[in-house]
Order: sequence, then C-alpha cells, then structure tokens
Amino acid sequence: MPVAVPRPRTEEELLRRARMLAGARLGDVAAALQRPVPSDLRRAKGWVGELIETALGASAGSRPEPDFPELGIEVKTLPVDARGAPKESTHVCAISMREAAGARWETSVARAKLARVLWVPVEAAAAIALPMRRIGQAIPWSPDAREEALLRRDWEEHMELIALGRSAQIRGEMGAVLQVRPKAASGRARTMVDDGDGVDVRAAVLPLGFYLRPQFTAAILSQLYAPLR
DNA sequence: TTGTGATCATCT
DNA sequence: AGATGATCACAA
Repeated sequence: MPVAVPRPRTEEELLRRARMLAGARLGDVAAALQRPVPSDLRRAKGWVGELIETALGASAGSRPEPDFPELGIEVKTLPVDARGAPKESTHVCAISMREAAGARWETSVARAKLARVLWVPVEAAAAIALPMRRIGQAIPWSPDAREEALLRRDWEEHMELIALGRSAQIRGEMGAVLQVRPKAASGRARTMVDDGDGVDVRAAVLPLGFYLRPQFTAAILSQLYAPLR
C-alpha cells in the first residue's frame, strides 16, 4: 500500500481496495500509511474511520456530501463486537436546523449519504488491542424499497418537529431505524434555528445529528452471511 | 462555527 | 447489556 493512496475512479476500484484490506490489522495499515496508532480511542474517536478512508483513497474534507462525491459513495466503518454485531450507532450527518423548514428527503444530505454506502466492519472488542484489531470484508450497500421507506419516514417525522421549532422535544427513543441525538462539542453547544412560526425570530438550540440504530446496521451486515439468496 | 470522523460515559 | 445523551479531535 502506498503512503498516499490515489482516489479511486470507479466503484469497482474502490471495492478492490476494500477487499485487499479485509483481514488486515489496524496497526499494519497505520504503518503502511505512516500514521501513529493512538494509545486508545478516548481522545481519537474518529481515528479508525479516518484511517480506513485514507487507505481507500478518500480525501479528508468535512463537507456534507458522500466521501467519494463523483462516485456517490459514502464509506462507514462499523465497530463490531466479538459476535460480529455493531457496537455503536452510525452517525449519518449533522442536521441543519435553519434549513429544516424547506428540506425534502429527496434532496437531503442524509439520503445522499445513505444512497450508496460501503460498510467496513472493524473489530472493536475491548479485549483486542487497537493495533491488533482486524478489518472485515467490506459490504457495498444501497437501501432497498423497504429500508428507504423506513429511513424516509423517520427523517420526515424528525425534520417536521425541527421545522416547527420543537427540536428540544426530540428524544433518542424516537425513530424506528434513524434516530436523532446530540451532535456537538458539549451539552452547552448551541446553534441558531428559525422557529418556524413565520416570524423572523431565532432561538438557540442544541445541535443534533442523525444516527442509524445498531439493529439496522446489524441487518445490513447479516446480508454478508446470506449472499446466495 | 459547522461539519467530518466517531466512541465515551452513564442510566435504565 | 443495550441505548441515550454527552463528548473528543480536527478541518475549512
């Protein structure tokens, strides 16, 4: 693996690289890319994701669009436990409070990112030292009609509340597969939002983000074990 | 400040 | 144990 991986030109090229990563240890990938391995993830929470993206040829960036815009593909690492089940929810995107009123699912950032995802499972059991954790077989995925309907409904219900200025009433319990939780530097963080009553009044609210529930991503992973159907 | 990458730390 | 709410680092 070169220290700097060029951007893949096609999905096939991206998949080839992902398949070559399967079975590799994080420490080996980090060494090949000449990046240090942190002692733990407490102060490097995004390290695994950034490492995998770099190894696949994605540029850093923090724009609200898929990792490979020209391919329309988003890369998501998925921390899995000893059973192979996702340990955490999957962050999808931040929610733009001020644009909630006119937002539509069809043109949303969430849909753009979830239209095509390359899931990369990574061992995350606490018993395995970070450099020894292995990368799993990547799974290219697009939501089927049922999944998209679920995502869309959750998205629309949440965005309606936000557009009405009721974002503070949103709980993590809401949403069948797509939930909304805080996405901020701290609980004191605030962002501006139109209050939605037609008056130009603004209110400061906690920044929120969309997250996929672990049960939803677990179902996607299970497709790996049912490839013959 | 907002968005990216997420995992941490409690609570039920 | 599983999930929710809180938090960490970095780039533009």
